[in-house]
Amino acid sequence: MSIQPDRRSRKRLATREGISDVATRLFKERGFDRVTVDEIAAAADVGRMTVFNHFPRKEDMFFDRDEEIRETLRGTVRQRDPRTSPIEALRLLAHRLVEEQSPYVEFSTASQGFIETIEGSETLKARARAIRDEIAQVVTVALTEGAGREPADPAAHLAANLLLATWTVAYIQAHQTFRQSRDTAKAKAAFLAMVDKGTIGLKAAMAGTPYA
Amino acid sequence: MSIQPDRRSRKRLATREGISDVATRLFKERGFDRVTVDEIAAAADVGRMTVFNHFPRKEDMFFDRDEEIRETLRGTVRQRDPRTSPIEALRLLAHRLVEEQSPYVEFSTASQGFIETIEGSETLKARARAIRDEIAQVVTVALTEGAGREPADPAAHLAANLLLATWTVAYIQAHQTFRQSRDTAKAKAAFLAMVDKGTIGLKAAMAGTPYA
DNA sequence: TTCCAATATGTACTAAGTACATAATTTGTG
DNA sequence: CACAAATTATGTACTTAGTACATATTGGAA
Repeated sequence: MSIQPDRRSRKRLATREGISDVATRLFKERGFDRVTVDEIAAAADVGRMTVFNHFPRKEDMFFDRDEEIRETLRGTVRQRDPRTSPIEALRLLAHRLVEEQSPYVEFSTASQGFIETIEGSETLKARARAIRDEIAQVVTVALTEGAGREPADPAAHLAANLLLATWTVAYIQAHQTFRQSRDTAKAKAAFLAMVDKGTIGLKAAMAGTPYA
Repeated sequence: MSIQPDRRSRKRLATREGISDVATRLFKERGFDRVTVDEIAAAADVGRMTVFNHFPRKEDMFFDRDEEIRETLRGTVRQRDPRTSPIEALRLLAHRLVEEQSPYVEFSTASQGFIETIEGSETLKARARAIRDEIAQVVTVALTEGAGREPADPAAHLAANLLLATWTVAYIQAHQTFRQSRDTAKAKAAFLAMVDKGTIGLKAAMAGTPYA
């Protein structure tokens, strides 16, 4: 029979990526709210229901990568050097991501399109905020389970949200810097400077907890 | 020509409040997503288009108070004792609101319904997050204009978002505390303790700026 | 082949929100 | 008071996202 036993999943993945690729292109070209699901289906040459089969929400075609981010944050907290605090480990992660040219923090012309597409749509902004909250929840759980505390620990909840607030603002400000200077190095420096500033505050707020 | 009629605006306000009252009641009873705009219009005895005339979004009938909050925060930063830093003034505001039994931070059985209605609906949660971001923007502007800086000052942007993150988590955690203990005093103490903790971090992060 | 299960797609519907037109009401002015 | 102008309420028709459910199609195994 077939040499590849999972042709089925490959086809499904191809369909999925075909849809999200064409949708993302259209969103960047014309703005999220000026593209209908019907148009996406036509452009991707699939039925409308196939689109909703793969992506329950229209926004999901655009944000198709957030599971990776969660995994990275979880792994950073879990697999850190035990002599390093979780908060410090996350600060170092930010520096490593920038150094390694991770696509999440590249601040280039390409990523400008991404940010600007989000900024251009209330729906996408809302989804971005929801994802941010979901990530904060992941970080909360990672912090508490490493410290042998309840997942409802208020300090962890606060720490995770302060962290995400810092990273979000740093990310937006770095893009702002890039937009003005067209200088990736400068934008990266701005990003890391703000992450470090936020981390100072976060450590001060978490003094006396296992997170700082 | 009309200068300022009175009956007219009073009637309009009455229509508006009639809609938002009946809508809020229905949302709390049955959940936001299980009430349609048509039902609200019928229950408030107005036409469907009248509802959308007053409230462009369904969520606006529920969140009908956020302008007050903005004004309070703006005023607190603007009209503070010049010897008090903006961040400290906002911390004191939190304490004053609790002391004065402000409905925003009352942590009673009544306010439980409010929180739980929000938690029960993705749409309401999304709107709550959007309002939080709008308020952060207001605080950013208030901070910068008091310090003679550009409204785009990254430090102010960070400060405002850390502040809102702290208050939001403190608010949620205080409600959690109330839910478990049914003890308003305990919930208020939890709220203020976390606001104070966050403020310590915020001041540390803002060291060297005019905001701390 | 033949059957099963995963996948793609069609049909019909609900409900929010928008555009635009019209009716009803309030109010200033002659 | 009557009437014109503006404001407010409402109706009609439409668009679009999203859901429920049925059907068709396709890959893989026996």
